[in-house]
Amino acid sequence: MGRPPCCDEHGVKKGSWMPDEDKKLTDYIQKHGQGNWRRLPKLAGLDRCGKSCRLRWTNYLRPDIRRGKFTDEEEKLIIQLHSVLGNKWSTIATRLPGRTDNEIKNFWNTTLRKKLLQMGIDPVTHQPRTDLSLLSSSTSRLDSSLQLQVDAARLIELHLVQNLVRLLTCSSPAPNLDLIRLLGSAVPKNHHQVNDLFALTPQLSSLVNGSLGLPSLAPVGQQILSVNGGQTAAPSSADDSSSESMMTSKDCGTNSGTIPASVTAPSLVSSPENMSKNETISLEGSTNTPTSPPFEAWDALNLDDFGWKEIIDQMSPWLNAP
DNA sequence: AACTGACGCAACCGCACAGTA
DNA sequence: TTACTGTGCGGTTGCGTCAGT
Repeated sequence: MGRPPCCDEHGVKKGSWMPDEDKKLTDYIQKHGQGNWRRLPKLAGLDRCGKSCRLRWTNYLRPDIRRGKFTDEEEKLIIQLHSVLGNKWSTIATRLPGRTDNEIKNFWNTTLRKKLLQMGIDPVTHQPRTDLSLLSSSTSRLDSSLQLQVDAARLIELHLVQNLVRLLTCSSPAPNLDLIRLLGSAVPKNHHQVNDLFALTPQLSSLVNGSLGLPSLAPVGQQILSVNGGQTAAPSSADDSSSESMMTSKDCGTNSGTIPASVTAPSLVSSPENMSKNETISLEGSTNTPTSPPFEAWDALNLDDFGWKEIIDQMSPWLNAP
């Protein structure tokens, strides 16, 4: 089946836009607003496909577009958001008023990506690159704010695992030991890594608690470490007892079987009024109801390297159990 | 002055998803 | 339920500009 590309039509102009075309498009939208993009070219007297018109308007002609160099703050924000969201350019763009997803994407691909690589940071994972012989020298050049963002992203991952563990151990039906073991293997293998993170607590507290809306930090580290049975090595898959010792019912508190509503994953910048409710990355709304897809919002967190998707996949049927 | 390669940006393409008849 | 349409998104391409030789 499939549907013909919208730009297949013959006689449709491609390539750079001429000033008179811009004027026609702008005039039309100012008069009639953005309506049906497919019909717009004909109505506006343009030899373009609707898609091309939409792109031209949203990426270039829109009056609220801010042009010019990205500021340092914007740069840091993009890196920070990308570390959590990945290539969700449109989502990132909602946090940078006046910037388009295309502009941010281009800026990332042409500038920021290279910058991170030069600093020895993998632009995909936002972790220090391990494939470089020059790693030891380059990591010493890590910009402190960038490193802080990397640490913050890692911390968010720890929070997610903490709450998964709580959910698995505290809710009915009975805890799923296989899943808990899977979670245990997902947290950092070396607990020094966790300790290093929490050594930064004063900075991370302000960053995470101030802007991410996450709960207090210390218990997370303690619980994550307890998930690993206090060992630095990954839990043995043959050792069921280690998973049983991970968490006891007293850890469940009053939020048995739920992810606490206070655990909202990253609301990374301080302009929530600019976001619609749907754009908020939050675990709220996925709580308390095992029959609802509990972790949809986590997709946005792009934690592929963490292996959590496998965990979620395995949890789905279990959570939907009566 | 001419050439060339790198770079940045605008635009295009294909796909996915939501809405609707 | 299905087919179709409209829209949005992310990846990629191509062109113009500019610095270096």
